[in-house]
Amino acid sequence: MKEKSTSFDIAFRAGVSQSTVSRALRNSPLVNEATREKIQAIAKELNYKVDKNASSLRSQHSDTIALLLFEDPTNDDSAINPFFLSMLGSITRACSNRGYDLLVSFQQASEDWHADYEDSNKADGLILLGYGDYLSYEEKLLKLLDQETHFVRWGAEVKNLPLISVGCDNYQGGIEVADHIIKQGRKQVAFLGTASSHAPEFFDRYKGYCHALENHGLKVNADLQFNALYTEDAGYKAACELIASGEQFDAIFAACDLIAVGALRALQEHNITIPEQVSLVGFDDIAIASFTFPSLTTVKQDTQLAGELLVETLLTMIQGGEAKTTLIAPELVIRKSS
Amino acid sequence: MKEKSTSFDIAFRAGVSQSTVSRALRNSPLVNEATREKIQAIAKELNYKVDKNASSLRSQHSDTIALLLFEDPTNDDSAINPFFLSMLGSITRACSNRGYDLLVSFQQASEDWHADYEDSNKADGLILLGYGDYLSYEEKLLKLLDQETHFVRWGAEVKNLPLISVGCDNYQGGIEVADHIIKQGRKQVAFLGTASSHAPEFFDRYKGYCHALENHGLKVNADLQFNALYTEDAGYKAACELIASGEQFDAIFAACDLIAVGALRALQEHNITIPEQVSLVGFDDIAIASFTFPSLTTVKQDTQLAGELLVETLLTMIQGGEAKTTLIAPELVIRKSS
DNA sequence: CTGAAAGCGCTTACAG
DNA sequence: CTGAAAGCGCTTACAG
Repeated sequence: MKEKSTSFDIAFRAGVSQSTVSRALRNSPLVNEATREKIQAIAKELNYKVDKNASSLRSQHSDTIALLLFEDPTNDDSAINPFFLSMLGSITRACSNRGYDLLVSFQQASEDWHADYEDSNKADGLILLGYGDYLSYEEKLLKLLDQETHFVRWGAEVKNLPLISVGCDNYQGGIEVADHIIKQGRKQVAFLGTASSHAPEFFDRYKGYCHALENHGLKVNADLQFNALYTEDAGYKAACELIASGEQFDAIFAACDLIAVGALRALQEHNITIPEQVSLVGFDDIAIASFTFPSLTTVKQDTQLAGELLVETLLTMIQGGEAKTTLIAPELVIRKSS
Repeated sequence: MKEKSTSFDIAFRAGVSQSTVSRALRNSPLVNEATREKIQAIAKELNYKVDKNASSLRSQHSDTIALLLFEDPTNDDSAINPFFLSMLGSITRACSNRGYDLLVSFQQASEDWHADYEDSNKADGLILLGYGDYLSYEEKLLKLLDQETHFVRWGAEVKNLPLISVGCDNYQGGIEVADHIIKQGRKQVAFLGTASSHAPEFFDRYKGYCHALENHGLKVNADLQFNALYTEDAGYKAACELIASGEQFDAIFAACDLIAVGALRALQEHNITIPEQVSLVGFDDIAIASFTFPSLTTVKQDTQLAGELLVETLLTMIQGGEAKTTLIAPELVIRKSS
């Protein structure tokens, strides 16, 4: 490597002290304008860049955020849910708009994803992203809280913990799906997705859906709910179970698009026509949803907005401000599958 | 924030010097085993984490890699090509498997994406990712080279520059597509994609395709090549131009899947049946390709392997080893559109 | 507006 | 195997 220049080299060339160089480079108003321009010109000429390690060490903040993307341990290594990939994109953008760097890390749910990014001063705060069974993480979340780590989560609220989150209004999303399906005259709606606190987002969608069914005077048939977590395979299997169960159904609400895509495959293999015999609705609006045949009716979560809010909320916390949990409005996108 | 503990706190509690703590925490063989265990126990109890800024500053390496994802400036903000999102996923995994952190940054092609991650000591090296017009970046690449920055690129080779890259064998991919199409009896093959050094990956695919056509005694009809860059919209427009041109064609080779998806839409709007009237083949094998109707024949690039190779190559360079450019073998995936 | 000095929290020769 | 000391390259009171 070439010899790296330091602020002392610049100070020497400019004939000023190193402190003045440091000030000039950060555009401190304390520095005479001519001096500042001269110093900045020399810095540019020498290709000088402030050493982030030294500056972070001294100032005790890194202007960096860490994104921890955690996944269900049952997921295989190859595929990340496209929904989170899209969130990752919007978070990256939101950070760079604010001059923050983003450290990305994947965590198996089993690992120490509470990690040490902030403890080790690599990041000023954390974003936690993933569909998740927060029940099993409770201990780790408590530890984060205990250490006064700055962090925001994406997802459903966790009861009894004072966590700051940004999430989709899943309950409302469930209502909109059920309303839509019922408006089309369907009466026997199956739900494919784990409906328990182990999948809190799905559970909220389920509760909203149940609420809407009852509002329309329909009874919720618990036999029409089949567990499935996050993946296309899980959706395929759940739909096969549904078909094998012999229960009558004329509509399916899949807890996420990947589940819907798996269900679609199962239905087609059984020569069940969509939407004629069965309406199918998903959740997330991943890119694939526009391309399935028939295209998938689903609930869009605004990932662009979500990324902005996550970053903004976290920065508020880092700066010592009062942050609060936000819910994003879901948006029903009607396509050909319903 | 709570009082953060330092290696001196641990030294004090353990009754040893701070140097010994530092050694024990990094599992130096110089430290007595009992001492080491005692120190590590105390560190754990105090929730102590080594300060990365201090340690990187002192040791002059950060065990961090920066990923610069750059995009064509014509792209709108909302969508990142799913292919790169998938690469991002595999790179993240490959880094974490090797104990490296990953800093992610999006760059507009117009910006200083040669950036200062390594200059500022935030990262030990760079991965450059993006379809790209390397011609216009040549100056920046030269600067990276000049500064002896450690970096690997994803993509096509750049003539006359000693760059280390990992890329797909796009030329071979083009050959396989053409062979496949011709084997099906098609003779008038259109190419949708910019065929110039401004899109080197596409150009290589085009050249392989031309080579194969000629090998089969077919003449390449330059009127059947329509420019298009990276996006579904561009594919849609190019296909519309092709249809409007009045040229006869019975197959389309789209330079990437997003272009193919756009072309598919255009063909369907014109009631052209696939694959009966026209065969359609893409490139990349993004997730969407399995879900279009009909599903898309395409060329798969192994993103898992690509991520591994990119990271491995870069680490070799960082460690002062001899790294070399690698090509990944493309794999034709035949589906229903051809 | 500028400079001299301290110190952020480590790692690593050096000496024993 | 251990400790005392230097120093990585900055930022920031403090003094002028």
